[in-house]
Amino acid sequence: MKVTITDVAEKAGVSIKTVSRVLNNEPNVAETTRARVKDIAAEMRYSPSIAARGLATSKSYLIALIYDNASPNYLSDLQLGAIDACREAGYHLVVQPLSLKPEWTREEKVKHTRSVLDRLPVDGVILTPPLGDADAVLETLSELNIRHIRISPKVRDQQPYIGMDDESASYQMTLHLLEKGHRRIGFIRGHSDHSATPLRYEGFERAMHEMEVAILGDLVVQGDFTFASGAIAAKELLARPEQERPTAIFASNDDMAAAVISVAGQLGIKVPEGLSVCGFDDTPLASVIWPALTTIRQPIYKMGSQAAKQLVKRSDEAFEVGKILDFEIIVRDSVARAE
Amino acid sequence: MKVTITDVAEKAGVSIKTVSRVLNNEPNVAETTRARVKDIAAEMRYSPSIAARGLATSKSYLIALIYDNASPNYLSDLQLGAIDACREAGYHLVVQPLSLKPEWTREEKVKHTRSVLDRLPVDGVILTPPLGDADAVLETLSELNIRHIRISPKVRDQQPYIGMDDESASYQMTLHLLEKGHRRIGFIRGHSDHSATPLRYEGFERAMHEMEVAILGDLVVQGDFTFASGAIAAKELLARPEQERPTAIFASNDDMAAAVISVAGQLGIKVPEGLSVCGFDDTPLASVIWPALTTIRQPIYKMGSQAAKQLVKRSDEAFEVGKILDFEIIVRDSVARAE
DNA sequence: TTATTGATTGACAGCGCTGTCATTACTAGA
DNA sequence: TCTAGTAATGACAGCGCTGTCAATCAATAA
Repeated sequence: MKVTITDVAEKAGVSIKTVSRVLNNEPNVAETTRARVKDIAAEMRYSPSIAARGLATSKSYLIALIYDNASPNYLSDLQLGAIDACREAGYHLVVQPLSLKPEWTREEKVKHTRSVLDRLPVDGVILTPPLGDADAVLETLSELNIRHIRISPKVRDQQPYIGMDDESASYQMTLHLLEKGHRRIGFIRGHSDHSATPLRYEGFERAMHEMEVAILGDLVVQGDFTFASGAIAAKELLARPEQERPTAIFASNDDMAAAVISVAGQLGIKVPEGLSVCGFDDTPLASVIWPALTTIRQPIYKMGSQAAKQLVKRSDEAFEVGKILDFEIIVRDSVARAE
Repeated sequence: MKVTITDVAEKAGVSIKTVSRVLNNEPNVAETTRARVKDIAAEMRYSPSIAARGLATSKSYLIALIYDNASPNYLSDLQLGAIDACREAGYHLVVQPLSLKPEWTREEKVKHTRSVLDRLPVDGVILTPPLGDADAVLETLSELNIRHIRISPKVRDQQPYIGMDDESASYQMTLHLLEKGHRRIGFIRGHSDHSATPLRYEGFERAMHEMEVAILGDLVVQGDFTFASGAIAAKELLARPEQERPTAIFASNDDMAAAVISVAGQLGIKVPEGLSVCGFDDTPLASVIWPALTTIRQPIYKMGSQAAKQLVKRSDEAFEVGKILDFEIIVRDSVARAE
């Protein structure tokens, strides 16, 4: 039924070992033999059994993408990048949610992580935010000796990650707002569990300081990256006399920025004429709402593919510890010059 | 390093075969033995090698979720359902995009499908819309003898699928609009490649006929399920004198409904006071925009889990051919009584 | 001519599990 | 007590591949 290496070997008149050599691009095969075997294998639509190969090499040829509560838009982009990179290397991607309840003790978190990991026979793991900040997970991974890489903002420790410079992106965006003449700028912070949250705020802060514009304490409010939290924050910022309202709001992600636009609409404030809004992430939502959102594009697909590439590297190759990819400020219609 | 079945067997003082029996819940093991082996296995954190098991049983314990261009929201919900069901059965889910360019010939489609499938060693495949309508894919799957199930609207053929009754959902929603007093109802159709598109229209049609309300030809416009197409359709419907405008628009999915709301806003038409809007799918977007969208909830998670469950069934169990799950009309704020 | 070397190829074990079939232990009935 | 019958257990092959190491071959040097 299924074509095996033996079938190919017989048809090519060589031993299975030689076929194996060809398939794995090993040296010491005559070029003519190599070509012939390749042809025959292709012709027979032979594809090696990963089970057998895995058993022999004690690898699984599986990479896991582990996530906790990530936004579907973010996740699917990341996933796509990872899948493409895996495919190229003959690996497959399995997706695995891992939700760590905040109220759990560290011990419970470790236990749950182990129980998930124990039955996930993978060669490597990609961790999406905010799992990259979860020590319980990182340690379990190290303990079980599973290769892993985080998608994460810049971090200081020595474990590998791939990410972008949130602080600097936030800095640039704030500069953009300041250039447009805004001075009363509101800021909505993200979820406190994400390490991106302080970084995004710090970039804002740095730009404001550098341009010597005061940060008004009551214009900085807490959110948690959800649309709902953004709506609450927006109401707090906008439900006040016009003179006390910000002329621009920088939300720490697109979902919250969309909420700001929605709340402004309900309050009869026109965007961008009466209020400029910008977000962070460039999710599909950003170009879909009206007005289209000025935001920061994260190279999400690329993060996914680079992360997977890193994991499928042969273990003798260097494992890069940190890699920062470029971001891009996407200017759309939600920011106008302040009158 | 890694715990094997032999380790467990030795510690328990039985043969590996007995351990194997316990692990697979096979009969003919003394209860005391079974309990002891289970305890020891748990204690040693033993988890069987799927590679070895796969080699012995010629199964891969992998299920693929194959999609083409699905909306991330839809996909991630489906995926979650499938993952949970797989996990329960000791399977893993691999995700695989498969994009068939519409301009391809049938032959090219088959070829591409085969090339993807050939290197996907899975025991079963879940097909998301619109792949369930792609004959090239279905036939390749049958030819390769790979178990598969479609997530799809009601279909007539004898291959297995799981889905909901789009026609009836659409019928109910139209009734809802009619009950609210709407008579000039606009309809935006979906992408013509999806088999859901005609069904959703037919439900609308049936309700209108039954209530003896005329369908105005120029109030039925074509879309393709994207926000952009929805915006174009909305402009066509709304950029006319007030008397000729519909008082309600039923869009074939949420993205297009969101576009209608956005366009209405730009034209100064208030939703729902001046225009009622409803969608289909209940994506997260629906509850996030303002006004929140009245729409139809598809049991997406459940479809995913049921599909996976069906695939991991032992082959001697009956394979259900078609399964229709319930939908639910979600009434939110975007539909008002017609004046 | 023959020994030497390096390139090419093949034989064979073994990865960790399950399926088959043989063996042993136990139970109940004669 | 013995025997049949059934429940419980184990021995062993083999799934399709790779790693190790031995064998073969061709070309060159002595």
